[in-house]
Amino acid sequence: MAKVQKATLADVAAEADVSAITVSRALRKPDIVSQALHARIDAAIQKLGYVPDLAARALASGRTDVIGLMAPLTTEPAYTDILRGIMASIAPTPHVIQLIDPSQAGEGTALRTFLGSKPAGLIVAGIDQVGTTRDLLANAPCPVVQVMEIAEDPIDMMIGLSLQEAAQGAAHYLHEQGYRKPGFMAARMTPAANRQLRGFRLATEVTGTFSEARVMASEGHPAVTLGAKLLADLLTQAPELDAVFCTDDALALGALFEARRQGIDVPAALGICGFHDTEAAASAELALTSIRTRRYEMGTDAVEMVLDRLAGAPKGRKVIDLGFEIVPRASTAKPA
Amino acid sequence: MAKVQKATLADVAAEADVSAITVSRALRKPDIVSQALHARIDAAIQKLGYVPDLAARALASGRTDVIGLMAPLTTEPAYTDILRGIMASIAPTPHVIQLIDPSQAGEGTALRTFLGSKPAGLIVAGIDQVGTTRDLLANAPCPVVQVMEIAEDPIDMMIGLSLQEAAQGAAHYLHEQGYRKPGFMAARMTPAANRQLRGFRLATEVTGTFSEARVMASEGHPAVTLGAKLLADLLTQAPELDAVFCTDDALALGALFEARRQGIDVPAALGICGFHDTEAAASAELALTSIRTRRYEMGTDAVEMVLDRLAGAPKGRKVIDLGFEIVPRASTAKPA
DNA sequence: ATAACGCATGACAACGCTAACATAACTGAT
DNA sequence: ATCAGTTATGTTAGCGTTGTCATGCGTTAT
Repeated sequence: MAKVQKATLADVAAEADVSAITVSRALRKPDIVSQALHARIDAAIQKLGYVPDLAARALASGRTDVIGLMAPLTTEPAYTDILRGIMASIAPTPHVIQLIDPSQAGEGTALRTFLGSKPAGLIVAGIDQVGTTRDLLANAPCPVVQVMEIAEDPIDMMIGLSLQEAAQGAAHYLHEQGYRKPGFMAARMTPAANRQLRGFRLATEVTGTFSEARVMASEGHPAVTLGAKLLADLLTQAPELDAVFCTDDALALGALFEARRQGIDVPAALGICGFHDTEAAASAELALTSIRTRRYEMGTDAVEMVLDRLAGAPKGRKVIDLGFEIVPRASTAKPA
Repeated sequence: MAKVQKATLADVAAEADVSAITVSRALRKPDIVSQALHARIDAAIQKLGYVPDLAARALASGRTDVIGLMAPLTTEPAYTDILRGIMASIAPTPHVIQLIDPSQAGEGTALRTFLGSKPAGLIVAGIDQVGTTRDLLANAPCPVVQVMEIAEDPIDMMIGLSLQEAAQGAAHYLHEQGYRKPGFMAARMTPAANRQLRGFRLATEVTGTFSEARVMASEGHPAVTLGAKLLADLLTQAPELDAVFCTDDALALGALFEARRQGIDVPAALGICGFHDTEAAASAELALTSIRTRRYEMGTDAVEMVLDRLAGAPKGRKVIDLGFEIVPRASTAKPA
């Protein structure tokens, strides 16, 4: 156990008295090597503590088992759940996840390097890749899955939901609950937030309850503190506000806290609806209504999609809509 | 842009009319190649869209730029902050992060494979590696940094804090605030939680305020819902409870929600202290006292430690104590 | 002017593995 | 008994890069 990485395929082959390629095959396609040799080879591997050299394998075969994940894991908690699904799905496979910082993606270098390293697949967050990034992804030498949102123009494959439809559903639901002065808050007006706003607007314009003054966004990432600030600003700007749709549960939680601090009666005087249906929001002192998104499944299925493609599945532009679900809780239970 | 990964080092060399090795050097050690050649080479790289083959590089050089991260990212939100630090720190370097599922680590296969792939470094969560995992890490062919906790027996390097001391400090602080029936809650009684309990016990036994009945743990991971349940159980088992130290802010938040649901006056009748000082807990309607841990720095510094070692820094067992800080807020402001 | 030196560049041989083809060993049908 | 048709195993030739050592050249010290 002194020296690491000493034994090579050839050593194992010598030990088991077979050829190197046979050992290679025994490792990768156990069923095409005879029982007897397999046993000898396994013993030799065990004895020598052989571990395959992935670099050599990659160089010789032209591929790797690395799946890239380009997602804002550190700024959007929702992606942690997707990661959980991904990890669960790759656990029984030889695949491995490599992180690509999306905030660096614009420069393209990290992504370019990754794509040049014979990746097995790539999972990217959202649908807002543009310019160089989009070009690189479109020409990626591996399956690419966009997760979270779906749209008409997949780079390759997609799985998630329509944020616009979800926000529209939420706005519709708030109206049903009896709220007539609904507002909208997002951490930042990202393209994704804009699609949610569009859905919100679509629903509220039908009922004539949309007001530009009840739309609020700031800078930064979804966070409880920011949610509190946004609600405060919103109430200053539009005191008539009687409900708010938040693009993320963290914001909703912050809004709830702020409302209570201000002595505003939730849900009677103010309804609050979050997004993503996270555990924390659901078990707040006053449970938050939210839009459930199936993030774990996005993760597991995104990996399946990559693996299927690697296994030779047809290369059609596959788009899976996992939909959403409104989960009504106390924060929008407006009394009649 | 049709075919990907076409150009090779030799192609670039031919284009620039130099030898392959010169191109290789221009890429890796720009300063030892003459100005003139460098320009020619850069132009050729640009023209051919050359991207280095990482597999070939790894095979030839015997190393890679991959740093492994074995941490419970998906179950312990605190590690997300460490990841943020890590990503920030590697951004200007060619290094890359590969995830290793710690829940799979027991089997050793994933870790063994990783260690066999000539890694540049490895960052692992916590100090509770045992058995095969610990052996593998101890013999890892790369720098290893344990993050979050520190102890006397580093595998290689460590950065973080003493959970025991932190919990001791928290318990001491609660006593100072006037609480005399303090309790302790952890999601699960992990070894780490046990060290926190030891610290808590150390502090409370000094003041004669320790009670086994006021210690509560369950199964599962830190979560708001679980915190609520734990507090409820704790109150059933030990109704005299007048303060609680939670091993994670999520639990503390749940405890706060539960206390309020039960009409318990926080902080007058019940003090609550969390751990990690997360954004959500700090901006709860009633701000939670917590123990600040410097997670971002753990990430940035862990990477620095790896890089320093790679750059040839001495191989001493380096242990960095980032300490902790009690952040008093409303949830423990017991009136006199 | 010559030797000795440093610096920039090049030739060559691995690095450990797998694809592709080749061959041997076996099966059953004729 | 012979042959085609399967397997099961072996041989050969790289994959694209870098380490090592060798070479050529301009420079400084003698």
